[in-house]
Amino acid sequence: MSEERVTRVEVDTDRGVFMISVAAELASMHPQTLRVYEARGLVEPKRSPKGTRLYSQQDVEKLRRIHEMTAELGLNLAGVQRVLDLESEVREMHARIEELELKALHAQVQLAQELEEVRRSFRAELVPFRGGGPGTELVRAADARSPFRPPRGGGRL
Amino acid sequence: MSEERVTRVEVDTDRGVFMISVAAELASMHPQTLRVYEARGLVEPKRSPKGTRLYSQQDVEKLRRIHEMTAELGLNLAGVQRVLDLESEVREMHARIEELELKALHAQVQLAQELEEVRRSFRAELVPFRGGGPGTELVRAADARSPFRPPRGGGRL
DNA sequence: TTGCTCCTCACGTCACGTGAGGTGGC
DNA sequence: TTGCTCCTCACGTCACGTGAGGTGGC
Repeated sequence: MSEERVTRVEVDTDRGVFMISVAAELASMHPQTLRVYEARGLVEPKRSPKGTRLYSQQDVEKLRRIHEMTAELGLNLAGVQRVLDLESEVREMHARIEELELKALHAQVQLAQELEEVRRSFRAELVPFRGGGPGTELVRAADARSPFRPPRGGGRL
Repeated sequence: MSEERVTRVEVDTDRGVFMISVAAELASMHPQTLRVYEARGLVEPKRSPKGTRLYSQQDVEKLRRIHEMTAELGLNLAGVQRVLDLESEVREMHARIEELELKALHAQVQLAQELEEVRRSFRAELVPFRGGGPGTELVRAADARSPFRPPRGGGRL
């Protein structure tokens, strides 16, 4: 066993795994800043039984997004809050649009198929036929055999 | 002419009509604030030939929205900028969604209509008929009368 | 003990709003 | 002249980040 094994632990992205100092470093922030953000309801880490904050990967991701907005774009926290809300709204609408566009595509294909299907199902039961002159009506083969013509819509014998 | 006439002037909403003091009052802001906003590119009023700022109704509307965000929600100007961008994005997506939903509805109606149309066009040439058991094939009435059965698709007695 | 956590309080910095001060044209 | 416009500069306030200080449990 001289080989080094490099593995990566699989963790649910919403599971609290990073203590505050680690989360802060991952997000390029001061630990105290994270406490302030929590007090303001921006990021709400889980807590260990002892009360220690535990940040998930999602939390860290969010912290990074916040850092980007505050440090690079200069938003204040009220703005960050509003922007996060709006961005999730945009994401939802984007998903909705993609869904609708896909549906439209499917509907188009389905329309073509169903029309084709209806035409085929009629065609399969018919001899080639162009409506027109006299003596071209269709009757049931069974009725043609019987001495009577059905009075209306076909007889039931 | 003792009657008072109350009329309202119709003005394009993007036409510069309010001088800074009026616009400021309409937006519940200090005139100097409007100058600052212009310097930051948030609201860009037209100018008269003499260089006086002229705010349109749209400008005033935007100023009110900004006032709401800054005074009531506490956003700073960087946040206002970003939120305005996102909100117009949301508006566009909303319009797109409505368009797609309307299209989907129309497509559905059209599908039904076209199917109905195809069925009707076939049915017009046929006696009522349900495919099924033996002896229900259709033949031409003319063929039924003739001594010969058609070699294919007809009954063989 | 060290190094982390928790908390609260305090302070420096920066953005923003707005007032002051000086100009010019109806 | 008055009251508006234009501009720039300055200052008070407030939000935010972060440091300090004191506590407690591995």
